[in-house]
Amino acid sequence: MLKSLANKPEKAAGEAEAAGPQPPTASLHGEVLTRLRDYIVEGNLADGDRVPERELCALFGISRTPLREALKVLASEGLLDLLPNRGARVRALTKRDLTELFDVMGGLEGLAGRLACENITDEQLAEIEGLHYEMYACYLRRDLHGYFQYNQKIHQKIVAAAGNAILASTYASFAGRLRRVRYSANLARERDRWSEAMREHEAILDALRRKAGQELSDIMFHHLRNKRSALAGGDEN
Amino acid sequence: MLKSLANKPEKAAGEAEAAGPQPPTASLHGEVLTRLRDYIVEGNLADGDRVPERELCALFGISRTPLREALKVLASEGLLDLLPNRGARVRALTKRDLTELFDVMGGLEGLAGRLACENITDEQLAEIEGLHYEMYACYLRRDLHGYFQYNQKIHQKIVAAAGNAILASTYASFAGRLRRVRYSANLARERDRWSEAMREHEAILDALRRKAGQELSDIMFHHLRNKRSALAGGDEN
DNA sequence: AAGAAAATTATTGAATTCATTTTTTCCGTT
DNA sequence: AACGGAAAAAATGAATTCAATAATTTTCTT
Repeated sequence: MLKSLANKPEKAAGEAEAAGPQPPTASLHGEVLTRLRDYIVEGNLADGDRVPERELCALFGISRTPLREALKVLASEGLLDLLPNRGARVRALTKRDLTELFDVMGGLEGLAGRLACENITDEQLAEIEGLHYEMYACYLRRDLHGYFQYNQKIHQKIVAAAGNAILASTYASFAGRLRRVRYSANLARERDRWSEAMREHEAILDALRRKAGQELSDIMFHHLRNKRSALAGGDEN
Repeated sequence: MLKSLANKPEKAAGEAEAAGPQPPTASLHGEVLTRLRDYIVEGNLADGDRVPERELCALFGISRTPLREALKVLASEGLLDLLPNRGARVRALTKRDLTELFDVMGGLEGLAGRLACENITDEQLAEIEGLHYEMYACYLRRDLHGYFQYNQKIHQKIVAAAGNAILASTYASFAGRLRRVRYSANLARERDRWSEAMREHEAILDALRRKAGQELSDIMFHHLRNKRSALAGGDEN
């Protein structure tokens, strides 16, 4: 295991980079955190796996101190469990977690829709319309993968159009947590309500055009709630 | 500065507690984090103050390593800024931060109201009714402080009644961030719309009784939005 | 040979150490 | 006296070290 993501495989400290004039910033500040989060979100570790400190230190070319700082942060984000004296483990989302997460995402996206109606520019709206039609094209040709891509982009753009940075970062954090599960078989169940979801997206675009914030807020929540329901029939956890 | 919160002023390591059979857990795990967060949230440091690592280490009786881990977590929560090579500072909420936070709180409380209508028990509803009338009594006798207390409790109880742990912890995190500002002069402006707020709370309780989730969601958002507007007239930041 | 106990090894949590960077102090110049 | 810059002091960031705890292996007993 441990996919090769390393840039400096070993002996990071003590030897200067022979390479050219790198920007003097590039500090490991959020760097380690981001790399480790990506590493976990991208699914390099399985649910429940213990996080191998020493291996990751070697992989990232750092000592345990900054790595453990990142572990604490990721635990506070809900990505890891911290077991006293027995290290960090990748937190497996229970069915309940999933349910709760989808509702919270629904609340956040509902808020995003409402605020987007207040703040969206014509350009942003046009961009979302474009994505919507691309997505519709995917739907027509039964391209589920493409559909998901555009779908996600549309949701992201609506959040962006809300113009609320705190909302955006909160949304991104939860989306990351869901991403570990997003591409699993569970999500393929969305296919069963594909046409329904497509109709919901028509309603979303319509409400957004009319700047009907309250209505859009409601549609967004129910859109997520329906997605949640499609999953709730699942069997695991 | 540095209020005396210490339990073990010094030499924490290396000497066993003479006291009785403490649970073998009690590890400093979330302990340092919680203590530091409380310390900051309670306003022991002013906006923009640098966080005095060494002093807090002495105060908490720990070394820099666990303290810095906590600093990273609190920075990721938005309570601190981490400046490369020049330490952590208490993040001052800009007016924009405040605006955004209130909207996000509005979204979360709207969600909480909606879910509460789905999940609230009769006991929980009765408890909220009780708090509501206590709050109303404070309003009648112009007890602003008491009013705030009950107000906060009601909002917390609605969030709790939603029965979504992830929502609850997210809400708590943002509430903590607002708490630093909550008791400031800014909030006294609420007095100007006291009767309006009181009416809104009547509507909240009414919708909750009728389990009108969609309606309550909307009321909650606007309730927060109105509170936000009462602040928006402010002058600083 | 199976299971229990002991010893060994590895891992974890936290203190300490060390190089680097920033901040402050001190001193000389104008 | 004000300014600029060198030297000293303090802080930060990260590696290393160390005690504790947990996991593993080995040895002993039956």
